[in-house]
Amino acid sequence: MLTIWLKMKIGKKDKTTEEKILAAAKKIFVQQGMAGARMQDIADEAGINKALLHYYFKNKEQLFEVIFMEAAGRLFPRINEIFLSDQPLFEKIERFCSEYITIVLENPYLPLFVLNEINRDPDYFLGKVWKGKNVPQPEKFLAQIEKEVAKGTIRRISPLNLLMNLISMTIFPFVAKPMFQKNLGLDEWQFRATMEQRKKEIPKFIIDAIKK
Amino acid sequence: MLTIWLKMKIGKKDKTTEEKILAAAKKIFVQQGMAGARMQDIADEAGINKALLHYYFKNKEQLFEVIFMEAAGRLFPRINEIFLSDQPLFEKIERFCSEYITIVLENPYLPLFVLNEINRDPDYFLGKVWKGKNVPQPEKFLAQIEKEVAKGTIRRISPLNLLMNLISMTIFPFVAKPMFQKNLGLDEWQFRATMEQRKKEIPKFIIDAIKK
DNA sequence: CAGCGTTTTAACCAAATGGTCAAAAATATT
DNA sequence: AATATTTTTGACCATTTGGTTAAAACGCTG
Repeated sequence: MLTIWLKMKIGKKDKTTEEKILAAAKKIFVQQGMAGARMQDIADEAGINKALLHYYFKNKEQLFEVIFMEAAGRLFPRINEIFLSDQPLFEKIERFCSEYITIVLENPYLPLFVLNEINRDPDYFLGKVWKGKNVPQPEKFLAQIEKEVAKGTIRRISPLNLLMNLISMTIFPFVAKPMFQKNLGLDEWQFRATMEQRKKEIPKFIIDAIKK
Repeated sequence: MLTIWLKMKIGKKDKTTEEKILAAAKKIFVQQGMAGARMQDIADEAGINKALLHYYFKNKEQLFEVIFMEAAGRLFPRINEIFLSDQPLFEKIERFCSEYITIVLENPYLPLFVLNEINRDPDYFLGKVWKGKNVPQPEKFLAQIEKEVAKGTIRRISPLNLLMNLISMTIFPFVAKPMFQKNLGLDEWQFRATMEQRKKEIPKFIIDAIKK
């Protein structure tokens, strides 16, 4: 018995019930949002009974919170990294674009999902995300930009605007993915390819804009 | 009686019931989304009975569609304009940023609302938006960029990427408004001021990036 | 003011939905 | 093999929710 269990675990042949639930919940919640998601649909997607769902997770809210935090936990710390790290400005920008796009390409619908739920109750959700330490500290990054401006290495630009530009260009195409795809006629593969390009194009664009 | 009615109409002292419903529905739908909105809440917000709501609008879906189309109708045609107009590239970019931000500042939550519902069923909603003519034709704009590149007036850049950058920087701050506000510590007034700035800053940024 | 169409309401209804429970099935322990 | 423990299920419940209905209130016209 032990051997079989180990074999499964190692080979990852089968998901445990809890894993099945989490995968199903993620799919349904991300697609439908908290309000639109139905516990029955999650149960169906996981191939189990609705009662079993409540056996593993007390209620919809608790299940949702697990999914939301997992999603938010992938997106927010990365943004904070660019605030905190010690690299030179241009390197930071390059690293952020490249790493962020890589992550989100694996789950293109996470940003819209997270932003949407945050919009419903900003204080509650952002409170959860940044609970305890780990609060965002943009000061360092903004100061770094000002310093470069003062040094004369880059053009005069409002640090806040530069930060917004960086984040906007990186994330928005995912938020508007269906719109861009439909209106610009991009299939799945072309969209991916475009975003791969942008890992380099965005930093180039920004640096061209601010470098003296 | 006639005089009084005219007075109300002219002075817009009182909203008609239908107007009250539409205003209430917009507020609730934009805040909660189609799935999260409750007909009872809309009725309450409008200060009327739920039955009266159904007297004016057959069902939730129909009411939602009116609100959605009104919202989408404000956002999408503007994007299409930059594709179709005949101005020089830089002017187009400046006009787009300025006009778009002006419009959205009046309804900061519309973009997230629209993008979110589109995400739920892209073909259905985008079909509605671009029904009949009025289909988006980015070709002209993209061709214009390529032409400028060929002429040598701007740097070599993928037209698609430039278009995405323009739209992203203009719209995303609204989509992520609560996040930016909370994480960057901007109050309502500061956010507005920042977006006002960006009407000029974004075009400047783009032109600096691509001008030779 | 009587009569007629329109607007508004309170009371209901049926379906959907989140959640529970006791029993069965599977698994682990002795 | 017998027993205890955990996992899974079908049936059920209470509440919420979109939607209906019949009657009342309103406003106008002859």
